[in-house]
Amino acid sequence: MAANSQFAIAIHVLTILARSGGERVKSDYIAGSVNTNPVVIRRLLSNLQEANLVESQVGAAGGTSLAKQPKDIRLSEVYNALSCGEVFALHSKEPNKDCPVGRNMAAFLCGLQKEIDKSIGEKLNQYTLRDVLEKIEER
Amino acid sequence: MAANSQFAIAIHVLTILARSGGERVKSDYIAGSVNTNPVVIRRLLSNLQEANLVESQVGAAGGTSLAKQPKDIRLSEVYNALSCGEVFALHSKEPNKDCPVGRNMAAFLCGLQKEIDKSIGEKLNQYTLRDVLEKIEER
DNA sequence: ATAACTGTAACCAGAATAGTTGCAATTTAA
DNA sequence: TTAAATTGCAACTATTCTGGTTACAGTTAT
Repeated sequence: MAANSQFAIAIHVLTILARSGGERVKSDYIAGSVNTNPVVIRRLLSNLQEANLVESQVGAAGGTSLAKQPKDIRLSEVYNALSCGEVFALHSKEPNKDCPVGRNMAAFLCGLQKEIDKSIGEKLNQYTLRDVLEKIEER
Repeated sequence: MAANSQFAIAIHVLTILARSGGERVKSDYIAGSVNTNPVVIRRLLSNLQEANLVESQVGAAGGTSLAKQPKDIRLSEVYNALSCGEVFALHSKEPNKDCPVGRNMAAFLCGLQKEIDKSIGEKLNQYTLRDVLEKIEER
């Protein structure tokens, strides 16, 4: 694997929940549409739950439903609820501190990373789950 | 490892080249500052060369130097020269085509991915290697 | 000629992510 | 009150990615 598909799956899952008409949906069913294992879905759902985007109920007749209206779920919230990695990684080994360039590189890159992350957040903040639903329907 | 640090290392490498005063720099020296193996550096340099950002010369007294002035090297060029991954990955397995959501998900996500990539490109386009040099010096 | 480099291919090692299995805890319903 | 259906979670496996390393061919300066 490698390459984080959490966000992609999360959008997929939330879209399914949004279309259930408020009915609780089982992880098994979701896994069928996403084409993965139910446990993978439940793991993800557990993150979305912490972020108060969905609500689950255990036991027979259990399942998960949205905790808010699609129009009130911003994609930036989804992104932040998950541990999606940064756009680029910093050096894996620390640069050489004896070199003036190496010494100051990390600080600069870290700042740049934050700026980019902010751009992404702003972009994702422009869309809600309702927008996703509309785009999916119109095909 | 995992998590692509190519971009971070590239900026580091280019900064070193920019400070060499036009002199060719050896991969061995660069590797010393970045704190990695010379081959890793040469691999990266090879990508930057394809993008016409640097020029290398083989043989004794060989090495690499910038192909343009720092003010003419935009960080977006650097980013594009490398195969940095996308911000988020699409599903690793294809979604279930029998489900209306699964069927349309990939197209939507792909579009969103492109939009985000564009934001990143625009952000990185605002900076040149000269800006990096200035930020590094002022510490 | 020889030594110093780059360019590259091939392989190894470590880490991250998704996929799986198994089971405890909870809830519904017969 | 027992059985069946579900979530929650821990632990393990499999796959894949990326960087590190080795080895060596080709090139150039001295």
